[in-house]
Amino acid sequence: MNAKAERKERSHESILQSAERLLREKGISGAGVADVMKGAALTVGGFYAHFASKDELMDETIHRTAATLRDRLFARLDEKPEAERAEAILKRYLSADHRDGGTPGCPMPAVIGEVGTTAPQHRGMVAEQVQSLVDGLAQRLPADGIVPRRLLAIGLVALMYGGLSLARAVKGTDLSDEVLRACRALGAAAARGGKGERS
Amino acid sequence: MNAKAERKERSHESILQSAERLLREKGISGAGVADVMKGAALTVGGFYAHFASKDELMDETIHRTAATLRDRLFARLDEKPEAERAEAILKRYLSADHRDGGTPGCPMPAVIGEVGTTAPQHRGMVAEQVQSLVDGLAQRLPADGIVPRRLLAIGLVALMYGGLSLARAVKGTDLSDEVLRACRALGAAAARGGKGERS
DNA sequence: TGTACATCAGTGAACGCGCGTTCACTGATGTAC
DNA sequence: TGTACATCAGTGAACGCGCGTTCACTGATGTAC
Repeated sequence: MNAKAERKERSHESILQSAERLLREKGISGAGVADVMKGAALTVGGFYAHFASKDELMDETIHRTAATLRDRLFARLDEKPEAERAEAILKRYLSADHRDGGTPGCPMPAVIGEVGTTAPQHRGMVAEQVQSLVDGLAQRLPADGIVPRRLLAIGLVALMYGGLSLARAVKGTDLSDEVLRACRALGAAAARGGKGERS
Repeated sequence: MNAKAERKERSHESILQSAERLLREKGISGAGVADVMKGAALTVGGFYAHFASKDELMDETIHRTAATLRDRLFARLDEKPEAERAEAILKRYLSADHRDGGTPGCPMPAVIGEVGTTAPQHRGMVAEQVQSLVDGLAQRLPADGIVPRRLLAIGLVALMYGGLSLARAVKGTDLSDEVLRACRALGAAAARGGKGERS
């Protein structure tokens, strides 16, 4: 039970990676089981040897992509002075590259709308991952801002999700780049609380 | 050609109202043609006497709900001093009532995710309505803030969409109310640019 | 004013399609002796 | 070491369901004379 199990594990990993990409690009309803399997170079029927249902796959995928995104966002952030961290996070998250799907990115912009409307079964996982991001962010922000650090963290997360969602929704128009810039500026201004210049 | 046309016009209006409610609550994919017609006390087949396709209905519905929302947001706003307007808008938009669907609300939180992923055919209408909200907001904000008023307007819009989307996604958890509060605080802090207190 | 015909909003069943899921089957890998 | 059997990941077709759309039909309203 070696080569066989290894092969299965590799398939499992391929399926998850394919699901991550599709989830980020097309959301929950857009990531069909057959498409996911095709992206893993497999066929539909084999799916249920790996997951009990599409919902289970989606929960696991949300979990993984959210965790990866946190790692990327927080990487080497402690090296920066506290006062600059909010701006650094905003810059990483609200980039044209992230909007365009260039880097392994955040699942939430493609997911929160559906979870609020047609896919409430993923609410628990989404809430958990958002909490985790908020907690990690709050503990890295300065405690002496005008807005309490936890509220600031939550607000920044909402701003990042909203900014990226909106930038993607109007992608291709001039407004799209402006949205990214505007959200970075607004978030930075709030974090800084008027203690600096820059537009 | 009187009673007949009037009756049709009333049906048309019923369909649109039903579509508005469903669109806000369930998004584009969640607002099925049969459901919309049922909500208007009609049956499926009659739909195509009023609209050429579901896409056409959705575009029209996005247009109408967005316009109504603008009117509500901007109502009596000119009576307030410029410096307080951003906070007033945030308070109106980021309310528990709006989150819970109590008032005729904004279609965007339920729509922008889908438009960025599976429903790009509505991108034009969404971009147009967002532009319109941004323009209306920008012209009501003070010109002398730290963040230029147009960027501030765009950022506030993204923050409102993100905040409401997120609050709905995690509805039922403690986080949901916190999200609303945090976004109001963050938006107000950015608009004010540190020229006041309050958390 | 009354009668025959035309129009067309609305009905309800049917169609085609995509999707999640199931299922009989295959064939490579692993185990028993 | 070799042979017979067991396991099970993966295949590909089929199933059931929901959805947007179509279509033959109905019946109330409107028009023509």
